[in-house]
Amino acid sequence: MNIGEIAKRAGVSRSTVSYALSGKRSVSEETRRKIQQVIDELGYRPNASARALANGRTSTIGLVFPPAGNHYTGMQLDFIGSVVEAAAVHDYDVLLSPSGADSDRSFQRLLGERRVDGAILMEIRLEDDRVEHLAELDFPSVAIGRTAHPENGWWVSLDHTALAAACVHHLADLGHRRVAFVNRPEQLLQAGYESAHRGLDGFTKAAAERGLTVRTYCCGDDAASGQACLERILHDDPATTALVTLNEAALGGLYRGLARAGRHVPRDFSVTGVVASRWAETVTPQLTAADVPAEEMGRRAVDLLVERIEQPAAPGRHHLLTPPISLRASTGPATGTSRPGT
Amino acid sequence: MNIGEIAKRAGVSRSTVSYALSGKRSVSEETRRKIQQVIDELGYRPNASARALANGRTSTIGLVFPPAGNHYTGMQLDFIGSVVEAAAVHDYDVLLSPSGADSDRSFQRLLGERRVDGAILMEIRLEDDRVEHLAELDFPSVAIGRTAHPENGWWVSLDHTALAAACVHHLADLGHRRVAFVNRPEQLLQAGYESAHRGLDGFTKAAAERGLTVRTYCCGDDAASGQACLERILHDDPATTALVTLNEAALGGLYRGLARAGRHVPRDFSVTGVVASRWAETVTPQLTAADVPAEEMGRRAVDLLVERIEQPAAPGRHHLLTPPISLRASTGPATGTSRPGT
DNA sequence: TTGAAAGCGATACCAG
DNA sequence: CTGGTATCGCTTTCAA
Repeated sequence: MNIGEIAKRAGVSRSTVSYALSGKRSVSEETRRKIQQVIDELGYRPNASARALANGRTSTIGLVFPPAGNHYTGMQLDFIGSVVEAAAVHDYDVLLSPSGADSDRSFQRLLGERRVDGAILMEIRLEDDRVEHLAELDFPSVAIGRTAHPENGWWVSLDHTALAAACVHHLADLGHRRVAFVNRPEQLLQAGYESAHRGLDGFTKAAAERGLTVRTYCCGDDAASGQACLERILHDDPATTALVTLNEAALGGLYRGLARAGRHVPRDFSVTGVVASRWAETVTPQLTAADVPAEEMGRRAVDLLVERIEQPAAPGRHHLLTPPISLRASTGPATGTSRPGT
Repeated sequence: MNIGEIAKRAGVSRSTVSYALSGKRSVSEETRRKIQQVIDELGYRPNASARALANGRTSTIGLVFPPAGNHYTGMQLDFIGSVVEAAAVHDYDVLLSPSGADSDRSFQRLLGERRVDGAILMEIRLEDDRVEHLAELDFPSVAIGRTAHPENGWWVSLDHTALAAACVHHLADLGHRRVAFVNRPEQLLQAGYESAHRGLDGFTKAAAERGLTVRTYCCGDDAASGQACLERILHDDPATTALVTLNEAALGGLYRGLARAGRHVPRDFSVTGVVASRWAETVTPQLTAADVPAEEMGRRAVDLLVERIEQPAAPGRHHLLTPPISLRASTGPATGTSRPGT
């Protein structure tokens, strides 16, 4: 059922059918109606491959994120969902590519074979060969997250430095003096994940500013690791009264560890961090946290990408977001320690 | 950088380059080397659209799931991840389509425009127009879940009837007599979601068999709804001592409601259900549940689909899975009631 | 307002 | 073992 068939039955040429569909040339009301009628009868839809070949656009964007291996986090889920829906609004489909590095097969296919008009990259590293490669090629792409040198790139990112710092200040204001930091897994930190690095930086600097005693930890992306991590924290310094975490997947485990250790949240121990709101609200007590606005970020990334695809050569644009801390129920004044004068 | 360019530089015809790449015709070692050299130099990769147009295959499969609207559950996340990775093994890319019904734009595009070679459908309804439509068209597809008449279809599904029944028997064996059932949201039940219906059936029948007193509830896919639902349960029948749930996203809220009501799990109240293991392990106490083997299901769905794409006209195949209940820490003997003799 | 025909970049058949 | 060429289905320029 191709365009030729439609043309034949409608008694017009193929080009007329094409134009009737695209509206790029005026078509008399009568023939347009005739064509539409035939199309409806036969349920015709233009073949996407042929169209892509002819006009060089696939109407598809790639969503690139590292293979699960460990497991996806809830935040990633939220991003995927919001990107897909935002793309649908622009009539773009989304092709998933499980690629953590420029060299991944799937990533190479995406670009080399021109399967997509543009790409959104997740889980950005400070030095990210995917981002660099795409920039060199001038291939339309938007990063969720930013590299070490994001100056004139296209991205939407959370200000993890500021967010982690805000968490520290929140705890310091409550009188906490000995605070732990629970980061993403060691392996991701070493790979250079930007959120892990900037978060750690922000935490460390803010803690120094406030004169806090801190310890920092890496923690696997699952509940068991969270629990183990918490045991280590209390073992290393039983006087710890609070923690900040970027590790959403470990949250349940951290809570469990606290419960096991007989520390009541928030009475004896405060917990805060950077987490998507729906997950923050799943735990009890609900987590006081900087809520990751995943839906907004996904939408903005798509909007930027579409803009860039449609007018290449535009200068880089980006959004740096710093959501406020949502006060819920997991933090409270420090107890059992001398409270510095306020 | 197309195949013609490669042919020219290698001093051969385009067809030879094509055959050298596909191996569908023998090519002398010498010319093959020459061609490969040129390809490497220029970093050539065949254009996917052109290839798809010429040979009628896109090397892409569609993954169809309802738009988030509500929110995705962890289980859905796990499916998406496993499908993408399994597809990558077969060198297929995955196109996401947020479509709950046959009439959705994205779904129509997928099929009508021939964007994919096959599709995997999630969140199946007992009467599912997407499944029916695809079956009529003989379009290669595999459902994760099964309709009311799954006889000779292609699918992989959990036996929710048996799973819910197993949960009931587990609780009955522990002496529970008054048990609640927490289902997916009302709106999904009404839409005919098969897991919600079969789960409810299995629960109801098994409970009748064991002579239990039950109440069944629908519950939104989020923590707040879970908490509200639990309050309703205890309000409707304060003597309830256990619940079975299919609603992963509400789990945290159910636990919170229990804690608020002063019911200790598992001492005063038992909780069980059907949940992906990573989420079952996130809550405290860890949930005794029939673990949804999302990774396996995604992989199997992809394997079936690839098989079906590669040899159409094969008879339907399917896998009905009944994972065992993993004993963790959320269920215990009923107390405060007379224990029927064992 | 419409038609004819030349691409787009591969594949694969038909010859040699 | 290799080359020429029709073909896939659509878009778009050129002419009328």
